[in-house]
Parts: sequence; structure tokens; C-alpha cells
Amino acid sequence: MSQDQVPEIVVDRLPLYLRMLEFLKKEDKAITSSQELADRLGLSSAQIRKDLSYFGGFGKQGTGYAIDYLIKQLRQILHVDRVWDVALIGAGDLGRALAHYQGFEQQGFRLVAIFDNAPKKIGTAVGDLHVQDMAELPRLVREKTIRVAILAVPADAAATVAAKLVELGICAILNYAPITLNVPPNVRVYHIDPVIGLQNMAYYL
Amino acid sequence: MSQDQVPEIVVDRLPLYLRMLEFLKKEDKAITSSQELADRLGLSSAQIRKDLSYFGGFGKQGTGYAIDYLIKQLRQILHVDRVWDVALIGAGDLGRALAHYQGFEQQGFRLVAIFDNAPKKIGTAVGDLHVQDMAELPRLVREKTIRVAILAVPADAAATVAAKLVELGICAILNYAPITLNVPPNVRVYHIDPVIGLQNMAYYL
DNA sequence: TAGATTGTTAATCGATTAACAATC
DNA sequence: TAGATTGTTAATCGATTAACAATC
Repeated sequence: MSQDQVPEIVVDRLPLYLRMLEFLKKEDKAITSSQELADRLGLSSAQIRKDLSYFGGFGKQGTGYAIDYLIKQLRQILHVDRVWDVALIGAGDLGRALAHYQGFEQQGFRLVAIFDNAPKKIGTAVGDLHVQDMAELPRLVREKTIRVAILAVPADAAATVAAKLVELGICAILNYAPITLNVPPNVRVYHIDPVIGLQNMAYYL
Repeated sequence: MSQDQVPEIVVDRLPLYLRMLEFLKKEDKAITSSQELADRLGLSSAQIRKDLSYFGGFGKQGTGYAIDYLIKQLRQILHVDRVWDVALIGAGDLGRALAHYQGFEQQGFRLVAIFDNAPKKIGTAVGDLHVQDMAELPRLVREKTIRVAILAVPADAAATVAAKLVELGICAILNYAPITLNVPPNVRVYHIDPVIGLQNMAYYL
């Protein structure tokens, strides 16, 4: 099925399904059902079956879904059956925390470079990487054909850096800066902001 | 209007409106319109007017919305016209990055304690705070009547710690651990996971 | 076979949008 | 007054769910 026939809200749930399947696999399960997934994720089983049906029939009536097989299929669908090189912009506390995070690689992403413009930080080690000058960004992006970036710079620098990323051909930005980025429609932004989450929950307090 | 008549998806957007209004205020604007907000946020103006209308009429026909007034109203609606004390669990890289983040306080939240169970970390300084033993958590939560927690511990510890938080009466958890937490329906969880964001965008690559 | 669970359809439910009277 | 923009209604659109035939 062609990509843009799938509602975005369905795509939003696929990574959650994938994560849950990998969790069940770690529990040494081999088979699951739409009902089990639904219970664990707080959704309805019909929704899970419908979501999956946009991409094909991955289960067996009477049995359910083979976890390994469904993981493999979801990885293909999400394009994480390969590893994407990622540029990390910003070597502050947050940038360093992200650089140390071990969970990216097995989920389809590898940090290949970390950048900052503070002379003091350039050259210092962060995990396996060394902080590079922002001036090196265009060369690295070109050489490694990087299409994904993580933006972990202060709010006042974010708009400028984002424009630069777009100019260099980055088409997916994981944005940790607390501002709404303005990018062309062909560039995806996924925004992570703890304050938004806290304020959301505060409504219900 | 009573709280549970407002769709969750509307509440999800309110913090975004608030953040954008504060951004416009920083640009020295005093007045805005549903159209301007919509353009900046990539939504429709009708949606913004409808969302706000769940809570009251905050604008003036022919003029728009007074930014300061609407900020004040949204803060009240979201219950961030006060400051909530927050417990931060986990003093790893991520915990430290969060502890150093300066943006919480003016948005309604103040980190009042940071906990870890690693003897090496206990007592060390992180920003203005000193890392405390997890054993102190119950006392602190009780003494300060803390209702909000940020969970920044490794995946394998998250379920246990979350259960503890629930037991202590925490009712909002900002979860940075890459697992789906199982909590009672009266407890809110807002999940932040960079991998979910990256995988989501990878679908469109 | 009996029991279980999928994939799919049609019905329901709910969210978004278009349109406009009200009014600043 | 003329122009602009709100708040609200009704229509549209799209997502979720219920139900069940198919089938393992």
C-alpha cells in the first residue's frame, strides 16, 4: 500500500508496537495476539489489527502473531531494518546524555558525529566521539550522506541551526529545543519538550 | 466547563498555544489572532478558536487576542499559574541534564530533589541540588507533598521505581525510560523517547 | 472437531472545518 | 461606517469500534 494512504496517526503507533514486541521477546515469548498487545499498550485489539492491516496480513487466525516475524516486518515498514547515520548538534549536558545513550544503534540509528561551536568543547571526547566544530558540519553531512539530525542546542540558537540543517539536506530533525521550528514541508520535525509533557499532565492535577 | 468534557487532544494542544504566545510576547507583540497562531503552529484558525472556546471567550471580534491575557488564562487552565514541586529520579547523564535545565521554573515546575541509588553518586552536587539516596524518597514526597516526578533511570529499573512512585501518591510521571509503564488509571504518564521519534520520522524517509 | 484469533466491513463515534452572524 | 476577527453552528471528514466470516 502506498505510503500516503496510511494515516499519520497509524504511523505514530507503529514504533510503540515495535517497542512492545521487543519487550515481549525479551520475556521469551514467541507468539502474541492483538488482544495481548492491546492490553499492554492500553489500546483496543481492533485498532491494532486495523493498523497492521494497512501494510499486510502478518498474523494467523486462531494463533496470533509470531513476534520475531512481526518485528521484522515493522522494522521494514518503518525503514529501521538498516542503520541511519545521525548528526548530533550540541554538546551541552543534553547532547552528552544523548551521545552516551546506548539504545539507538539496535533501533536503527547511529550517532556518527557531535558538533558544537564553543571552542572549549571542540576536540573533547563524548563517549566514542569527539566534538567537532560546527564549521565541519557541511562536509560531514555531505561525506556521510547524513539525512537525520538531533538538535540539542539552546533555544536562541535553534532556529538558525535548523535553517542550516535544512539547507544541507537534512530531512528529519529530532528537536530538543523548546521552540517551534519553521521548516519546509519536505522536512520532518519531531519535537521533544519536557515542559509540554509536564504542562499537559498538570491540566489533570 | 467541566474538565472531562474537554477532549484530550484539545488539552494536548494547549501547552503548544502557551509556548507560542510566550514566543510572540518575546517578539514584543501584544495582540495576536487565531490566524497568526495557526500559521505559526501549522494548524487551522478554526481549530484554535474552537479549542479555546471550550474554556471561554478570550478574544475580541475584529481585534484578536491580547497575548498577556491569553497567556494568563491558559496558565490557569493548565494549572501552571503556580509552581509544582517535582522529584527527579536518576542522576545519570540525562538526570543531570534535566537538573541543569533552566526552563522549568517559569513554566510551572521546580525540581526540588534528585535521587539515585548508586552510593558513588549520593551526596554529589548537581546544579543547586545534592543527589539523595532513593531511601529518602518517601520522606521527601510526604514532607513536600510532591505529586509530580520525572523518571530518568535505566529501562530495567523503571518499572520498579514507577511502582514505588505510584505507591507514594505521585500522580504525574514524565517517563524517559524506554518502556511502557503500567500504572493505575488515576496516574498520568507522559512518555519521552527519542527512538520513538526517530522511528516515526524514518517511516517518511 | 472445537476453540481461538485474524483481517475486514459497516456502523459509530468524534474531531476538524467551513461558514457566518455577532460585534469590536 | 468599513474592515476585521471572534465564537459557534452545522456539515464534513476521518478514526475507532463492533461484529463476524474466514480459517488456523
